Amino acid sequence: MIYADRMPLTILLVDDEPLVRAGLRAVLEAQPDIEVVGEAADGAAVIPLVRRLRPDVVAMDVRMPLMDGIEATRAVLRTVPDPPKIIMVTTFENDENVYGALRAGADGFLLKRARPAEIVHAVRLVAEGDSLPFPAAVRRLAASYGENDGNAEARAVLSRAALTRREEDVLRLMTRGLSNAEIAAHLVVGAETVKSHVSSILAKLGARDRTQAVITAYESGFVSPG
Amino acid sequence: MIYADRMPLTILLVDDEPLVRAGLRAVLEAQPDIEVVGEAADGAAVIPLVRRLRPDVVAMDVRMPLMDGIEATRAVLRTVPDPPKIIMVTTFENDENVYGALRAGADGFLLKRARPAEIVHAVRLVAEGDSLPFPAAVRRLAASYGENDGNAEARAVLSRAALTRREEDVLRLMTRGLSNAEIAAHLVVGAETVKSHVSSILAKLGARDRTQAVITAYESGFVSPG
DNA sequence: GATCGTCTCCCCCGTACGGGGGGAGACCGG
DNA sequence: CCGGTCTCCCCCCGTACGGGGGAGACGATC
Repeated sequence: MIYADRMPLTILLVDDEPLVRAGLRAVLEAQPDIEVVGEAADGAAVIPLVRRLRPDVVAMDVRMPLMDGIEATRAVLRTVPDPPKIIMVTTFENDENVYGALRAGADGFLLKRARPAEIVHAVRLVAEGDSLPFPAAVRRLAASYGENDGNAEARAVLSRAALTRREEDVLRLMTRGLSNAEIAAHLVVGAETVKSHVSSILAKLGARDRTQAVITAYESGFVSPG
Repeated sequence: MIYADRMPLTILLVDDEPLVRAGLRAVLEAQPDIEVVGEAADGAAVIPLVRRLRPDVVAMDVRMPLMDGIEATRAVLRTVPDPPKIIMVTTFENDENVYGALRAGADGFLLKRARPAEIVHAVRLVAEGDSLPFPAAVRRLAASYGENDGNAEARAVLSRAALTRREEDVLRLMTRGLSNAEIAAHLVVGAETVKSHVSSILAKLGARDRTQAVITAYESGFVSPG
Protein backbone atom coordinates (compact mmCIF):
# COMPACT_ATOMS: atom_id res chain seq x y z
CA MET A 1 0.00 0.00 0.00
CA ILE A 2 1.28 3.42 -0.88
CA TYR A 3 0.98 6.22 1.60
CA ALA A 4 1.11 9.77 0.41
CA ASP A 5 0.87 11.14 3.92
CA ARG A 6 1.47 14.81 4.22
CA MET A 7 1.85 14.55 7.90
CA PRO A 8 5.22 13.22 8.84
CA LEU A 9 5.43 10.37 11.26
CA THR A 10 6.64 11.84 14.51
CA ILE A 11 8.77 9.89 16.92
CA LEU A 12 10.28 10.43 20.35
CA LEU A 13 13.54 8.71 21.25
CA VAL A 14 14.19 7.61 24.80
CA ASP A 15 17.53 6.09 25.61
CA ASP A 16 20.10 6.87 28.23
CA GLU A 17 22.91 6.55 25.73
CA PRO A 18 23.34 9.60 23.56
CA LEU A 19 25.12 7.45 21.04
CA VAL A 20 22.12 5.22 20.56
CA ARG A 21 19.81 8.18 20.28
CA ALA A 22 22.08 9.72 17.71
CA GLY A 23 22.15 6.47 15.78
CA LEU A 24 18.40 6.06 15.79
CA ARG A 25 17.95 9.68 14.86
CA ALA A 26 20.33 9.37 11.95
CA VAL A 27 18.58 6.30 10.65
CA LEU A 28 15.08 7.64 11.08
CA GLU A 29 15.68 11.18 9.94
CA ALA A 30 17.02 9.82 6.69
CA GLN A 31 13.41 9.03 5.91
CA PRO A 32 11.54 12.01 4.47
CA ASP A 33 8.30 11.04 6.16
CA ILE A 34 9.73 10.41 9.60
CA GLU A 35 10.53 13.18 11.99
CA VAL A 36 12.27 12.80 15.32
CA VAL A 37 10.50 15.37 17.44
CA GLY A 38 12.30 14.83 20.68
CA GLU A 39 14.76 12.92 22.78
CA ALA A 40 14.92 11.95 26.40
CA ALA A 41 17.65 10.34 28.42
CA ASP A 42 15.44 8.52 30.85
CA GLY A 43 12.04 6.89 31.00
CA ALA A 44 10.80 9.16 33.70
CA ALA A 45 11.16 12.17 31.47
CA VAL A 46 8.83 10.63 28.95
CA ILE A 47 5.41 11.66 30.18
CA PRO A 48 5.83 15.41 29.99
CA LEU A 49 7.51 15.07 26.64
CA VAL A 50 4.74 12.89 25.26
CA ARG A 51 2.19 15.36 26.51
CA ARG A 52 3.97 18.24 24.93
CA LEU A 53 5.17 16.70 21.70
CA ARG A 54 2.41 14.17 21.12
CA PRO A 55 4.53 11.88 18.98
CA ASP A 56 3.06 9.05 16.97
CA VAL A 57 5.67 6.65 18.23
CA VAL A 58 7.97 6.40 21.19
CA ALA A 59 11.12 4.33 20.80
CA MET A 60 12.21 3.50 24.29
CA ASP A 61 15.13 1.62 25.75
CA VAL A 62 14.28 -1.13 28.18
CA ARG A 63 16.95 -0.34 30.71
CA MET A 64 17.57 3.16 31.87
CA PRO A 65 19.10 4.65 34.99
CA LEU A 66 16.18 6.23 36.74
CA MET A 67 13.06 4.68 35.28
CA ASP A 68 13.18 1.68 33.01
CA GLY A 69 11.14 1.14 29.88
CA ILE A 70 8.57 -1.05 31.55
CA GLU A 71 7.69 1.48 34.19
CA ALA A 72 7.72 4.27 31.68
CA THR A 73 5.46 2.39 29.28
CA ARG A 74 3.02 1.66 32.03
CA ALA A 75 3.10 5.25 33.16
CA VAL A 76 2.47 6.63 29.70
CA LEU A 77 -0.41 4.29 28.95
CA ARG A 78 -1.94 5.00 32.31
CA THR A 79 -1.72 8.75 32.32
CA VAL A 80 -1.72 9.95 28.74
CA PRO A 81 -4.99 10.01 26.82
CA ASP A 82 -4.68 8.73 23.26
CA PRO A 83 -1.18 7.46 23.91
CA PRO A 84 1.47 6.98 21.25
CA LYS A 85 2.63 3.60 20.01
CA ILE A 86 5.54 2.35 22.03
CA ILE A 87 8.46 0.37 20.70
CA MET A 88 10.79 -1.21 23.18
CA VAL A 89 14.42 -1.06 22.21
CA THR A 90 16.88 -3.57 23.53
CA THR A 91 20.26 -5.07 22.95
CA PHE A 92 19.48 -8.70 23.57
CA GLU A 93 16.64 -10.56 21.98
CA ASN A 94 16.29 -12.78 25.00
CA ASP A 95 16.00 -9.88 27.36
CA GLU A 96 13.33 -10.89 29.79
CA ASN A 97 12.46 -7.31 30.42
CA VAL A 98 11.18 -7.08 26.89
CA TYR A 99 8.37 -9.45 27.61
CA GLY A 100 7.52 -7.53 30.70
CA ALA A 101 7.38 -4.38 28.64
CA LEU A 102 5.16 -6.02 26.06
CA ARG A 103 2.84 -7.16 28.80
CA ALA A 104 2.89 -3.61 30.08
CA GLY A 105 1.41 -2.56 26.78
CA ALA A 106 4.28 -1.87 24.44
CA ASP A 107 3.37 -2.19 20.79
CA GLY A 108 6.59 -3.54 19.43
CA PHE A 109 10.11 -4.53 19.97
CA LEU A 110 13.32 -3.65 18.27
CA LEU A 111 16.86 -4.96 18.47
CA LYS A 112 19.58 -2.38 18.54
CA ARG A 113 21.64 -4.31 16.08
CA ALA A 114 18.83 -4.40 13.55
CA ARG A 115 19.77 -2.98 10.20
CA PRO A 116 18.62 0.55 9.41
CA ALA A 117 16.00 -0.61 6.96
CA GLU A 118 14.64 -2.96 9.56
CA ILE A 119 14.40 -0.21 12.12
CA VAL A 120 12.54 2.03 9.75
CA HIS A 121 10.26 -0.81 8.80
CA ALA A 122 9.43 -1.58 12.40
CA VAL A 123 8.65 2.04 13.21
CA ARG A 124 6.35 2.37 10.21
CA LEU A 125 4.50 -0.83 10.96
CA VAL A 126 3.93 0.06 14.56
CA ALA A 127 2.83 3.54 13.63
CA GLU A 128 0.22 2.13 11.30
CA GLY A 129 -1.28 0.30 14.17
CA ASP A 130 -0.46 -3.19 12.99
CA SER A 131 1.46 -3.85 16.09
CA LEU A 132 4.13 -6.15 14.99
CA PRO A 133 7.25 -7.58 16.46
CA PHE A 134 5.61 -9.42 19.26
CA PRO A 135 7.24 -12.30 20.99
CA ALA A 136 6.51 -14.53 18.05
CA ALA A 137 7.93 -12.07 15.61
CA VAL A 138 10.79 -11.52 17.95
CA ARG A 139 11.98 -15.02 17.34
CA ARG A 140 11.85 -14.40 13.66
CA LEU A 141 13.83 -11.25 13.97
CA ALA A 142 16.30 -12.86 16.24
CA ALA A 143 16.59 -15.81 13.94
CA SER A 144 17.12 -13.77 10.82
CA TYR A 145 19.45 -11.17 12.16
CA GLY A 146 20.61 -12.68 15.36
CA GLU A 147 23.56 -14.69 14.18
CA ASN A 148 25.94 -12.35 12.53
CA ASP A 149 26.03 -8.66 12.49
CA GLY A 150 29.41 -7.03 12.92
CA ASN A 151 27.51 -4.14 11.51
CA ALA A 152 27.85 -0.58 12.51
CA GLU A 153 25.38 -1.30 15.27
CA ALA A 154 28.02 -2.79 17.48
CA ARG A 155 28.16 0.55 19.21
CA ALA A 156 24.72 -0.10 20.60
CA VAL A 157 25.97 -3.06 22.51
CA LEU A 158 27.34 -1.23 25.44
CA SER A 159 26.99 -1.86 29.07
CA ARG A 160 24.37 0.35 30.52
CA ALA A 161 24.41 1.12 34.13
CA ALA A 162 22.10 2.76 36.57
CA LEU A 163 23.39 5.48 38.80
CA THR A 164 25.55 4.20 41.60
CA ARG A 165 24.83 5.17 45.18
CA ARG A 166 27.52 7.75 45.19
CA GLU A 167 26.32 9.18 41.93
CA GLU A 168 22.85 9.45 43.38
CA ASP A 169 24.28 11.32 46.33
CA VAL A 170 26.00 13.72 44.01
CA LEU A 171 22.97 14.18 41.80
CA ARG A 172 20.85 14.90 44.82
CA LEU A 173 23.20 17.64 45.91
CA MET A 174 23.29 18.95 42.37
CA THR A 175 19.54 19.35 42.55
CA ARG A 176 20.07 21.49 45.60
CA GLY A 177 22.08 23.89 43.53
CA LEU A 178 25.45 23.07 45.00
CA SER A 179 28.67 23.59 43.08
CA ASN A 180 31.22 20.85 42.69
CA ALA A 181 33.33 22.33 45.46
CA GLU A 182 30.35 22.47 47.80
CA ILE A 183 29.39 18.93 46.98
CA ALA A 184 32.94 17.84 47.71
CA ALA A 185 32.77 19.54 51.09
CA HIS A 186 29.44 17.91 51.87
CA LEU A 187 30.62 14.44 50.98
CA VAL A 188 34.07 15.00 52.46
CA VAL A 189 35.89 13.99 49.31
CA GLY A 190 38.11 15.77 46.84
CA ALA A 191 36.82 18.13 44.21
CA GLU A 192 38.27 15.93 41.50
CA THR A 193 36.25 13.04 42.79
CA VAL A 194 33.07 15.02 42.49
CA LYS A 195 34.01 16.00 38.99
CA SER A 196 34.37 12.36 38.11
CA HIS A 197 30.97 11.53 39.52
CA VAL A 198 29.38 14.45 37.77
CA SER A 199 30.87 13.36 34.48
CA SER A 200 29.51 9.86 34.99
CA ILE A 201 26.10 11.21 35.84
CA LEU A 202 26.01 13.42 32.78
CA ALA A 203 27.00 10.50 30.58
CA LYS A 204 24.42 8.17 32.08
CA LEU A 205 21.61 10.66 31.92
CA GLY A 206 22.54 11.84 28.47
CA ALA A 207 22.84 15.34 29.82
CA ARG A 208 25.20 17.91 28.40
CA ASP A 209 25.70 19.87 31.58
CA ARG A 210 24.63 19.89 35.20
CA THR A 211 21.58 21.97 34.42
CA GLN A 212 20.23 19.35 32.05
CA ALA A 213 20.99 16.70 34.63
CA VAL A 214 18.97 18.56 37.24
CA ILE A 215 16.13 18.96 34.78
CA THR A 216 16.14 15.24 34.14
CA ALA A 217 16.16 14.62 37.86
CA TYR A 218 13.02 16.71 38.24
CA GLU A 219 11.31 15.35 35.16
CA SER A 220 12.02 11.82 36.26
CA GLY A 221 10.75 12.24 39.76
CA PHE A 222 14.20 11.54 41.15
CA VAL A 223 13.47 14.68 43.08
CA SER A 224 10.21 16.55 43.20
CA PRO A 225 9.42 20.12 44.05
CA GLY A 226 8.20 20.36 47.59
CA MET B 1 21.53 27.37 49.06
CA ILE B 2 24.52 28.63 50.92
CA TYR B 3 24.28 31.84 52.82
CA ALA B 4 27.31 33.87 53.59
CA ASP B 5 26.26 35.81 56.62
CA ARG B 6 27.44 39.29 57.31
CA MET B 7 25.76 41.22 60.06
CA PRO B 8 22.95 39.72 62.08
CA LEU B 9 19.67 40.06 60.31
CA THR B 10 17.18 41.90 62.50
CA ILE B 11 13.47 41.29 62.28
CA LEU B 12 10.30 42.66 63.81
CA LEU B 13 7.28 40.40 64.27
CA VAL B 14 3.79 41.80 64.00
CA ASP B 15 0.88 39.48 64.62
CA ASP B 16 -2.15 39.66 66.88
CA GLU B 17 -1.73 36.03 67.87
CA PRO B 18 0.95 35.47 70.50
CA LEU B 19 1.21 31.86 69.38
CA VAL B 20 2.21 32.84 65.87
CA ARG B 21 4.72 35.33 67.15
CA ALA B 22 6.22 32.74 69.45
CA GLY B 23 6.42 30.24 66.62
CA LEU B 24 8.10 32.66 64.28
CA ARG B 25 10.47 33.75 66.98
CA ALA B 26 11.44 30.19 67.80
CA VAL B 27 12.08 29.37 64.17
CA LEU B 28 14.00 32.50 63.40
CA GLU B 29 16.02 32.74 66.59
CA ALA B 30 17.33 29.28 65.91
CA GLN B 31 19.39 30.91 63.22
CA PRO B 32 22.63 32.36 64.52
CA ASP B 33 22.52 35.23 62.08
CA ILE B 34 18.90 36.21 62.63
CA GLU B 35 17.75 38.27 65.57
CA VAL B 36 14.18 39.06 66.49
CA VAL B 37 14.45 42.59 67.80
CA GLY B 38 10.83 43.21 68.63
CA GLU B 39 7.21 42.17 68.57
CA ALA B 40 3.93 43.95 68.11
CA ALA B 41 0.36 42.79 68.37
CA ASP B 42 -1.12 45.16 65.86
CA GLY B 43 -0.27 47.10 62.76
CA ALA B 44 -0.99 50.34 64.50
CA ALA B 45 2.05 49.87 66.69
CA VAL B 46 4.41 49.23 63.85
CA ILE B 47 5.57 52.68 62.86
CA PRO B 48 7.09 53.77 66.16
CA LEU B 49 8.68 50.37 66.58
CA VAL B 50 10.22 50.45 63.14
CA ARG B 51 11.54 53.92 63.83
CA ARG B 52 13.10 52.87 67.09
CA LEU B 53 14.36 49.40 66.25
CA ARG B 54 15.15 49.88 62.58
CA PRO B 55 14.79 46.20 61.71
CA ASP B 56 15.95 44.80 58.40
CA VAL B 57 12.71 42.91 57.95
CA VAL B 58 9.17 43.16 59.27
CA ALA B 59 7.09 40.00 59.25
CA MET B 60 3.50 41.17 59.45
CA ASP B 61 0.20 39.40 59.56
CA VAL B 62 -2.32 40.47 56.97
CA ARG B 63 -5.30 40.60 59.25
CA MET B 64 -5.10 42.36 62.55
CA PRO B 65 -7.72 44.01 64.77
CA LEU B 66 -6.88 47.70 64.63
CA MET B 67 -4.78 48.20 61.57
CA ASP B 68 -4.37 45.44 59.00
CA GLY B 69 -1.18 44.53 57.20
CA ILE B 70 -2.02 46.48 54.09
CA GLU B 71 -2.60 49.72 55.90
CA ALA B 72 0.41 49.20 58.08
CA THR B 73 2.64 48.44 55.10
CA ARG B 74 1.46 51.53 53.34
CA ALA B 75 1.98 53.60 56.43
CA VAL B 76 5.50 52.35 56.98
CA LEU B 77 6.58 52.86 53.41
CA ARG B 78 5.05 56.30 53.37
CA THR B 79 6.41 57.64 56.60
CA VAL B 80 9.64 55.81 57.33
CA PRO B 81 12.78 56.77 55.44
CA ASP B 82 14.83 53.81 54.27
CA PRO B 83 12.07 51.41 55.24
CA PRO B 84 12.61 47.74 56.13
CA LYS B 85 11.64 44.88 53.88
CA ILE B 86 8.13 43.76 54.61
CA ILE B 87 6.88 40.19 54.47
CA MET B 88 3.17 39.60 54.65
CA VAL B 89 2.20 36.59 56.70
CA THR B 90 -1.00 34.80 55.96
CA THR B 91 -2.80 31.53 56.37
CA PHE B 92 -4.24 31.15 52.91
CA GLU B 93 -2.32 31.58 49.74
CA ASN B 94 -5.34 32.85 47.90
CA ASP B 95 -5.95 35.54 50.42
CA GLU B 96 -7.05 38.54 48.41
CA ASN B 97 -5.52 40.79 51.01
CA VAL B 98 -2.12 39.43 50.15
CA TYR B 99 -2.29 40.88 46.71
CA GLY B 100 -3.44 44.15 48.10
CA ALA B 101 -0.50 44.14 50.45
CA LEU B 102 1.89 43.38 47.65
CA ARG B 103 0.45 46.24 45.67
CA ALA B 104 0.89 48.37 48.74
CA GLY B 105 4.58 47.62 48.55
CA ALA B 106 5.20 44.49 50.58
CA ASP B 107 8.29 42.61 49.49
CA GLY B 108 7.00 39.11 49.84
CA PHE B 109 4.47 36.86 51.42
CA LEU B 110 4.75 33.87 53.66
CA LEU B 111 2.37 31.08 54.48
CA LYS B 112 2.00 30.26 58.13
CA ARG B 113 2.14 26.59 57.40
CA ALA B 114 5.49 26.86 55.64
CA ARG B 115 8.18 24.64 57.04
CA PRO B 116 10.76 26.28 59.29
CA ALA B 117 13.53 26.04 56.75
CA GLU B 118 11.29 27.72 54.22
CA ILE B 119 10.41 30.51 56.55
CA VAL B 120 14.05 31.17 57.21
CA HIS B 121 14.79 30.99 53.55
CA ALA B 122 12.06 33.47 52.74
CA VAL B 123 13.26 35.94 55.33
CA ARG B 124 16.79 35.75 54.06
CA LEU B 125 15.75 36.16 50.49
CA VAL B 126 13.68 39.19 51.20
CA ALA B 127 16.38 40.66 53.38
CA GLU B 128 18.88 40.35 50.59
CA GLY B 129 16.48 42.29 48.47
CA ASP B 130 17.51 40.68 45.28
CA SER B 131 15.07 37.84 45.43
CA LEU B 132 11.87 37.50 43.61
CA PRO B 133 9.38 35.00 42.37
CA PHE B 134 7.05 35.04 39.47
CA PRO B 135 3.52 36.24 38.96
CA ALA B 136 2.86 32.98 37.19
CA ALA B 137 3.74 31.04 40.28
CA VAL B 138 1.36 33.08 42.31
CA ARG B 139 -1.44 32.54 39.88
CA ARG B 140 -0.79 28.87 39.95
CA LEU B 141 -0.83 28.97 43.71
CA ALA B 142 -4.21 30.56 43.74
CA ALA B 143 -5.42 27.97 41.28
CA SER B 144 -4.13 25.05 43.27
CA TYR B 145 -5.48 26.39 46.51
CA GLY B 146 -6.62 23.66 48.79
CA GLU B 147 -4.88 20.86 46.96
CA ASN B 148 -1.50 20.43 48.48
CA ASP B 149 0.25 21.91 51.40
CA GLY B 150 4.00 21.49 51.13
CA ASN B 151 6.45 23.34 48.99
CA ALA B 152 5.99 26.63 50.65
CA GLU B 153 9.45 27.75 49.69
CA ALA B 154 8.26 28.86 46.33
CA ARG B 155 5.17 30.47 47.69
CA ALA B 156 7.11 32.01 50.46
CA VAL B 157 8.29 35.01 48.61
CA LEU B 158 6.78 37.34 46.16
CA SER B 159 8.31 40.57 45.19
CA ARG B 160 7.44 43.75 43.51
CA ALA B 161 10.08 43.28 40.88
CA ALA B 162 9.01 40.29 38.87
CA LEU B 163 10.59 38.79 35.81
CA THR B 164 9.88 40.63 32.60
CA ARG B 165 8.24 38.82 29.71
CA ARG B 166 11.50 38.37 27.94
CA GLU B 167 13.14 37.08 31.07
CA GLU B 168 10.36 34.57 31.47
CA ASP B 169 10.95 33.45 27.90
CA VAL B 170 14.61 32.97 28.61
CA LEU B 171 14.02 31.20 31.88
CA ARG B 172 11.57 28.86 30.22
CA LEU B 173 14.19 27.89 27.66
CA MET B 174 16.73 27.52 30.44
CA THR B 175 14.43 25.00 32.09
CA ARG B 176 14.58 22.99 28.89
CA GLY B 177 18.30 22.69 29.14
CA LEU B 178 19.27 25.09 26.40
CA SER B 179 22.60 26.89 26.40
CA ASN B 180 22.82 30.63 25.98
CA ALA B 181 23.71 30.21 22.33
CA GLU B 182 20.73 27.95 21.74
CA ILE B 183 18.42 30.32 23.53
CA ALA B 184 19.73 33.14 21.36
CA ALA B 185 18.97 31.11 18.25
CA HIS B 186 15.49 30.31 19.50
CA LEU B 187 14.65 33.89 20.29
CA VAL B 188 16.49 35.22 17.25
CA VAL B 189 18.62 37.63 19.24
CA GLY B 190 22.29 37.97 19.97
CA ALA B 191 24.11 35.78 22.42
CA GLU B 192 25.10 38.84 24.42
CA THR B 193 21.47 39.75 24.80
CA VAL B 194 20.70 36.36 26.24
CA LYS B 195 23.57 36.75 28.64
CA SER B 196 22.08 40.01 29.84
CA HIS B 197 18.72 38.40 30.41
CA VAL B 198 20.27 35.45 32.19
CA SER B 199 22.18 37.77 34.48
CA SER B 200 18.99 39.65 35.30
CA ILE B 201 17.19 36.43 36.00
CA LEU B 202 19.92 35.18 38.28
CA ALA B 203 19.91 38.45 40.18
CA LYS B 204 16.15 38.53 40.56
CA LEU B 205 15.90 34.94 41.64
CA GLY B 206 18.83 35.16 43.96
CA ALA B 207 20.42 32.31 42.02
CA ARG B 208 24.15 31.91 41.64
CA ASP B 209 24.07 30.10 38.34
CA ARG B 210 21.64 28.81 35.76
CA THR B 211 21.26 25.52 37.56
CA GLN B 212 20.00 27.22 40.69
CA ALA B 213 17.68 29.31 38.56
CA VAL B 214 16.20 26.20 37.00
CA ILE B 215 15.80 24.64 40.43
CA THR B 216 13.96 27.72 41.63
CA ALA B 217 11.78 27.57 38.55
CA TYR B 218 10.76 24.04 39.41
CA GLU B 219 10.39 24.70 43.12
CA SER B 220 8.25 27.73 42.47
CA GLY B 221 5.93 26.10 40.01
CA PHE B 222 7.10 28.31 37.19
CA VAL B 223 7.52 25.01 35.43
CA SER B 224 6.43 21.65 36.67
CA PRO B 225 7.49 18.13 35.85
CA GLY B 226 4.71 16.25 34.12
C1' DG C 1 43.60 -16.38 42.05
C1' DA C 2 41.47 -13.32 38.68
C1' DT C 3 38.01 -10.20 37.32
C1' DC C 4 34.81 -6.57 37.72
C1' DG C 5 32.62 -2.37 39.47
C1' DT C 6 32.88 1.32 42.52
C1' DC C 7 35.06 5.03 44.72
C1' DT C 8 38.74 7.80 45.05
C1' DC C 9 42.21 11.11 43.18
C1' DC C 10 45.17 13.25 39.55
C1' DC C 11 46.70 15.49 35.02
C1' DC C 12 45.83 18.78 30.95
C1' DC C 13 42.86 21.76 28.33
C1' DG C 14 39.18 24.46 26.00
C1' DT C 15 35.22 27.01 26.64
C1' DA C 16 30.68 28.32 28.16
C1' DC C 17 29.44 30.79 31.87
C1' DG C 18 28.68 34.61 34.84
C1' DG C 19 30.22 39.27 36.99
C1' DG C 20 31.58 43.80 36.10
C1' DG C 21 31.12 47.67 33.54
C1' DG C 22 28.59 50.79 29.81
C1' DG C 23 25.25 52.35 26.36
C1' DA C 24 21.34 53.03 22.85
C1' DG C 25 16.65 52.97 20.97
C1' DA C 26 11.51 52.25 21.95
C1' DC C 27 7.75 52.64 24.60
C1' DC C 28 4.65 54.17 28.27
C1' DG C 29 2.74 56.82 31.87
C1' DG C 30 3.13 60.71 34.79
C1' DC D 1 7.80 67.02 28.14
C1' DC D 2 10.34 63.65 31.05
C1' DG D 3 11.69 59.51 33.86
C1' DG D 4 11.38 54.75 34.10
C1' DT D 5 11.19 50.29 32.10
C1' DC D 6 12.16 47.06 28.69
C1' DT D 7 14.81 45.60 25.17
C1' DC D 8 18.99 44.88 22.96
C1' DC D 9 24.06 45.17 22.17
C1' DC D 10 29.19 45.52 23.45
C1' DC D 11 33.58 45.22 26.23
C1' DC D 12 36.92 42.71 29.50
C1' DC D 13 37.96 39.05 32.63
C1' DG D 14 38.22 35.17 35.93
C1' DT D 15 36.81 30.74 36.81
C1' DA D 16 33.87 26.84 37.40
C1' DC D 17 32.76 23.55 34.36
C1' DG D 18 33.10 19.51 31.54
C1' DG D 19 35.85 16.27 28.30
C1' DG D 20 39.81 13.52 27.75
C1' DG D 21 42.93 10.74 29.65
C1' DG D 22 44.85 7.54 33.68
C1' DA D 23 45.56 5.08 38.23
C1' DG D 24 45.42 2.97 42.95
C1' DA D 25 42.41 0.73 46.64
C1' DC D 26 38.73 -1.94 48.05
C1' DG D 27 35.03 -5.38 48.05
C1' DA D 28 32.25 -8.68 45.71
C1' DT D 29 31.99 -12.17 42.55
C1' DC D 30 33.44 -16.12 39.99
